[in-house]
Amino acid sequence: MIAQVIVNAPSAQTDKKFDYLIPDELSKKVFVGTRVNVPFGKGNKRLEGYVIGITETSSLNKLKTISDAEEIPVFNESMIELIEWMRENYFCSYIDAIKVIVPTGTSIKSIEYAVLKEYDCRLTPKERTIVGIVSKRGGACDVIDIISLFENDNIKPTIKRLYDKGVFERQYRDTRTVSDKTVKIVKSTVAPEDFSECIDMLNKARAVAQVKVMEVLSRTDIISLNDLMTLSQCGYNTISALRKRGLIEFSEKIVLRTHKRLNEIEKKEPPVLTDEQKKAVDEINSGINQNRFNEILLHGVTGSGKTEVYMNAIEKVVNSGKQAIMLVPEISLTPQMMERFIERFGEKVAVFHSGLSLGEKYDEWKKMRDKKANIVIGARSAVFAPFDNIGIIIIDEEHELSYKSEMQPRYDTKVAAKFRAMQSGCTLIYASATPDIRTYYNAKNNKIKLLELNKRVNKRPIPEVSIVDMRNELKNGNKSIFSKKLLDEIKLNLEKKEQTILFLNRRGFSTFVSCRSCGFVAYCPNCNISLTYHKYNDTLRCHYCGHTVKNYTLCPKCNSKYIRYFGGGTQRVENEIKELFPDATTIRMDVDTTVGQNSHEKLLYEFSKNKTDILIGTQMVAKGLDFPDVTLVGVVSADTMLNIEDFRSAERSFDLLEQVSGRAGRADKKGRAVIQTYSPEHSAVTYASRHEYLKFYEREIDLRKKMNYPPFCDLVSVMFSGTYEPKVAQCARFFAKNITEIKNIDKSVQILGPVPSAITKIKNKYRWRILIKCKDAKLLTEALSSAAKECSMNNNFEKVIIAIDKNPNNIN
DNA sequence: AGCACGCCGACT
DNA sequence: GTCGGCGTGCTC
Repeated sequence: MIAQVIVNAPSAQTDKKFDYLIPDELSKKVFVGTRVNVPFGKGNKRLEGYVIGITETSSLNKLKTISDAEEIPVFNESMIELIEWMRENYFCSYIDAIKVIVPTGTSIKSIEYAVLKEYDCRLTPKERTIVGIVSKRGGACDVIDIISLFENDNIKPTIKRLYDKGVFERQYRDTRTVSDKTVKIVKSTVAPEDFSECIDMLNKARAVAQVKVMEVLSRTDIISLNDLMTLSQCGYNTISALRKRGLIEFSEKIVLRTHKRLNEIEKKEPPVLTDEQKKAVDEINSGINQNRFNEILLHGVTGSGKTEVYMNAIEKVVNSGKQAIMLVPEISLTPQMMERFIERFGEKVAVFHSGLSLGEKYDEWKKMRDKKANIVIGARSAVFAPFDNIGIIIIDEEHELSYKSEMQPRYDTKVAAKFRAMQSGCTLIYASATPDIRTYYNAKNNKIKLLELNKRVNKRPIPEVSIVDMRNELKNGNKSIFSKKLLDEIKLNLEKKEQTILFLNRRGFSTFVSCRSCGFVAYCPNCNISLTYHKYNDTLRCHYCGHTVKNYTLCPKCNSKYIRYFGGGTQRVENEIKELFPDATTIRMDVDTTVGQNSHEKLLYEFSKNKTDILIGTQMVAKGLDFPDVTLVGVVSADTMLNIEDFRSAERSFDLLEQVSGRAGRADKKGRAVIQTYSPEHSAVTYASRHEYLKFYEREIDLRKKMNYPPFCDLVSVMFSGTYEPKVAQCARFFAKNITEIKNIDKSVQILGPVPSAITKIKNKYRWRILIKCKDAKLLTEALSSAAKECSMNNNFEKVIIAIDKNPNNIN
């Protein structure tokens, strides 16, 4: 028998099915979905592969043989359809598609070993050293280890020669370690007071990347290697260079695999449903009973008890022997949220989110595959749960942008969920207090069944929102970032000992720094974007690539000392609050303060436990937790989000304002929200202040129709990026020309661009973009993928990266 | 991506 | 004369 294998070699040219013979001894192990080990290429390097088909014959006559296979397949046959669909629709490779549905860190890797043999030939000095190393290690050595001992010296050819001479024998040893139980931890050895000196030293050594790492480390005492790499945007090499300098040290930390959660959590009796909830549950259940694909939008105001409705539906599904997928945005997947499900369903619940270690993820995944769990609650990737009998998929907070993946494959969780729901013929529920305009439009047009929950359970009062026109503040001589109204309210709350949340959509201290004398603005050298001032360590930082420089005391252009800081970020708000209310306790929550694992939760826990007076933060504070003692929410500036040039900025602003103000006043205390803005007449602001989703929707859908924006069309963004701008532009033009002239696309399709992207350069890569407006993006799939292929085949453009994104989150 | 083959310059 | 540079092209 012959297996069609996708090899794990990330390249456009290897993105196809390779035929391999299944040896007799593996015939009982190799199925569709089995992970295998295959010899590949001239050197027969052993690669990981995935079987996606079994056939009798092959068109080729000389086939290699599968070397090894895992015991249990990692996906079933129905997933093949999903993989093919993702590859086609999201323009990714087979392996990219496979990697999102198979848990990470579970691969079988073959390690190449050089094994010393008896030999009788002359050796060069270099060869002799290598032989020496191997014999010291007992006659067999991991080749990677040998190479790493030689640093910059390229010794691969020498090792190859030793194989050829028969001194070494090449062997492969499989490491089938399923996961790490430990996490590498990095600790700085530099004392806090020596940090700046150390950074100066590295700057002198021109070790820019290393400086970045040390800067991240200066903010935390301990951090995992992975987190450090992502935060500092550096590779392992940089970090290992610092280790060699003796500035940092590594250690291992054991990561707990089992959640402490279970057992400890008592099962609770489900609360009695309100009439409204009961009605929704009945409607959903009748859909479930039909055992066929049906879509429902559950539009429920904040606090209307949507979760209770989900749980009833899930219960119904599970009782009928089927499985349930519950999708939640990463940010609102809080311990409280998980506990509620575990309280109700016990061990049958698998949890899936990015905070888990690889091992934990694998364990949760295995629980699902082995049918020990029939419910999964998780972020984006949980949509690929290894279930084969799905009864319901629920997407909570369906308007959230994080459901769209920003990584290859750029899949949209909602679309993937629909694919799986159709495939398994089950119910799909979208739920939100502020549904995506597109979803609501579909519901209004009877493509999706609409269920409404209009009443808050326990009749909690809806917060009262006041809008402050900041232009008047300025007129009245108030130049502070806080209006009089907001300050009064904060003061009141401090007196009453009630908690306050201040929300601001921007981190850092000020958004850009410029010289008042010559107009110089500090820009990132790698990205075409202004640098943000971070006060606590007096640096200027790029929020796109992490580039950091010491703050200027003198203007680098004209030497004037009149440097000014424009715009406010979370740090500035914190600063001013501390000056205005020196006795108030504050916590700041943004990307800069939520470095290590769980720090996000820890901060929130601290806030609720210690009764901290004021929580200052970005988006993060808008979602998730409920704090009964928060009675005031202040939106410091609503304008940062209103003025983004994106057709969806009003929608996003509305969602955010609605959610932030919804944080105020739960339980028995009535909440207040204060929204500060320079555009108080903006529809998102006015409708959000009155909590009028429907009116906002009607206005917005009208606008979309007039402007021909989604949901009345599909948008496709094609982004071209590369280090040499003329080539990038040329490639973009070639692509545009190719799809308009060569591919016979519909006349109604509008091609906008190519133009340089709003941020023309990120991480030293120039960016050009084409935006395509069309009735149905599906019809363009073929033309787009072949145009992309033609660009990558053209060796003039080989270094230009093309990213095609259907209905992207950003059109800048 | 690797890794081969292949064709040119600087070394014992 | 050989070692080693990286340009091109293929991998079941």
